[in-house]
Amino acid sequence: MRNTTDGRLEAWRIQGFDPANCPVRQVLDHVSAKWPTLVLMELGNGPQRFNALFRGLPDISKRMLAQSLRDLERDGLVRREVHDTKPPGVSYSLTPMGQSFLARILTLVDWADEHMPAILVAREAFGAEA
Amino acid sequence: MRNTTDGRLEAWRIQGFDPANCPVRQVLDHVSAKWPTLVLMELGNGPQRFNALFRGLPDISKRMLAQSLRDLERDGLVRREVHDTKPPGVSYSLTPMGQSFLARILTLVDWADEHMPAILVAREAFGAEA
DNA sequence: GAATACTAGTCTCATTTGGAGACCTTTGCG
DNA sequence: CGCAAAGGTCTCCAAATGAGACTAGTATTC
Repeated sequence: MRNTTDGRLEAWRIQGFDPANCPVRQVLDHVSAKWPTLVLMELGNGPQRFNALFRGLPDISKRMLAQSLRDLERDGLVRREVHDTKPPGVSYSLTPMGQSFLARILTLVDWADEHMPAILVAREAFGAEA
Repeated sequence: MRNTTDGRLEAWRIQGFDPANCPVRQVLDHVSAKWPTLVLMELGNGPQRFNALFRGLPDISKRMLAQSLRDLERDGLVRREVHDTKPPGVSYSLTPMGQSFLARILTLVDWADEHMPAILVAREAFGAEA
């Protein structure tokens, strides 16, 4: 029985591969950093300005919002535009690549949604035996 | 033009919804915790014992490995079996739900793999303008 | 028979990361 | 004049993490 990963980690390792420097991990860090994911989802609602995003994400700190946005911009998932209107405004939007990435994330969200009941059951069971 | 999220965050918010306590976020935290993802991938290679996993993940600490495994077990993604063989061994394996979750994660990995070149270009560009 | 090492973890301590909120500069409005 | 809002940055403290020492029981080695 062939497994789901096809020994991917191992394959990488064989190719002489530094896990601490793995580019794929770096990309996945956008997912594994908690906020970037939610920022992308917010931006999925359309372009928004900094403070709008800030208000939209109820429990993020400005610091992390700024950092997440810069990281995402750096990797070409988000575009930052400065409009020099009267109070200079900055708007953020998804690039096509960002949209594509967001789509994948949403499949994960869907999975979580679907399986939530089963997970709650598992937690009950786990708590019970403790 | 309908966007990709369909205002999901907003919809949740409307339903009277505490983001800090969101069950879906809790599930996604398995992804957004960096190690659980890699642990799942390793387990994708088949059931393994604690120390095997530890050796397989080059840069994890025992502490985080133990914690990740417990979290995943708690949510029913991983099964822990104690064999009371001579040196009592513990083996970890994916549950069906774990496999299903891993499959989604792998689509993310594939995405990262595919888009890596574009991302590197974006980084160059970003670095250049700074 | 004693020493070594493997098993699966836990515990402690130092470093890193993140959250909360003050603060900055410029422009607009009352 | 004085406050508000724009987009952030900076500082300080709490929380999460990494490295690695340490545990107990058994098997193997010498």
